[in-house]
Amino acid sequence: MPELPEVEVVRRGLVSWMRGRTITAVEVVDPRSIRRHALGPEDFAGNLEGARVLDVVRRGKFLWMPLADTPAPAGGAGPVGGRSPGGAADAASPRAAQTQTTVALMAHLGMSGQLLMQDTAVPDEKHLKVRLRLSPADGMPEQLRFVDQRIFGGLFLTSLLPTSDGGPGGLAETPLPLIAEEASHIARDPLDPYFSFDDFYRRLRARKTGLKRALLDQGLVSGIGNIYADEALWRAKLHYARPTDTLRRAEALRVLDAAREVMTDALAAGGTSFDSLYVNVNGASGYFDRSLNAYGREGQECKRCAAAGLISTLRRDQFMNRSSYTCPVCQPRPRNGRW
DNA sequence: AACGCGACCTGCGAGC
DNA sequence: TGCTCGCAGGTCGCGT
Repeated sequence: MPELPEVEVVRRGLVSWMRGRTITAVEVVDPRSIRRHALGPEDFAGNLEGARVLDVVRRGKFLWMPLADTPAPAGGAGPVGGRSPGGAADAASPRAAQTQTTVALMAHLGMSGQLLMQDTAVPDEKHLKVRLRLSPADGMPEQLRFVDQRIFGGLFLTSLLPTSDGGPGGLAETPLPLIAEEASHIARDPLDPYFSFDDFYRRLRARKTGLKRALLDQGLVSGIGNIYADEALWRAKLHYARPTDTLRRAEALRVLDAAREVMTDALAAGGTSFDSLYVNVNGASGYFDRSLNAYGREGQECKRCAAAGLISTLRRDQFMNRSSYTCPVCQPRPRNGRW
């Protein structure tokens, strides 16, 4: 169940296997996994077959593959809008399509999605939802499979738009100033070189809300989910309900740096996993769960307090219809706006 | 603008 | 054994 580090692990895995490959056939096993593709499974498959994958791009938890040589690419409409009136603009030079891309295959893993590179001989996974067959390549798996137990994730085709700030749309091997339409409302993440702390802090201060709610708001800063929000708050010794309009610059920097650190550490460990639900692109699990200090540790000692000779046990609160874990000693709850 | 809630889904473990 | 309940890492859209 992926947050930014898990999705980045998947992106890196996909890059080496998918770049330059052509999608030769598409099998939508469960149409619910492409429900965000409004025009349905046939349109989805028809527009993917024959397309070539140029790159794998990530912003926050959204992942997309810009495509070339799509059957009905140009015209600005892309396959999603279904408005393509022929795309005559570049019809005269098919080669141009190799460097120009207006369409991307979008993926969001939701809570339980996986993108697996598999050989044809590997039996179908229990929750296989979509299968892409790929052009043969030396020693490379022949299929990309989307597997998803809970079906909160999905695949769909989308248009690529110019970014609003002119920077790259996301982390990529060959960054382009283009962003997938459905990810254009998503802020840059703390690992993005174009992330601006000053902008983040200004917008954070302008909000009338609690700190964790802000950290989870993908429009303010992306990539942070429930696990890493709790871990970042613990590292920064801040409470989830701390009003954002009282945060000093140093405190905001502390929690942002903490988020960056914890996600960088998780990335190095190959992503967090509690069970086999999350696996990387080759099917191996991450090991970062062993390093969690707050998330899931209700009733256990606070390691930092213990190291200081204090006794404190972490508590779990219901917040935003989910669990939040805090140390009552080193992350005291703010009192009436003050703290 | 902010927030709370339901919807979207399956499956697991705990408790009875 | 089998039932219900609560819980799970995310996002979207609605009503207030």
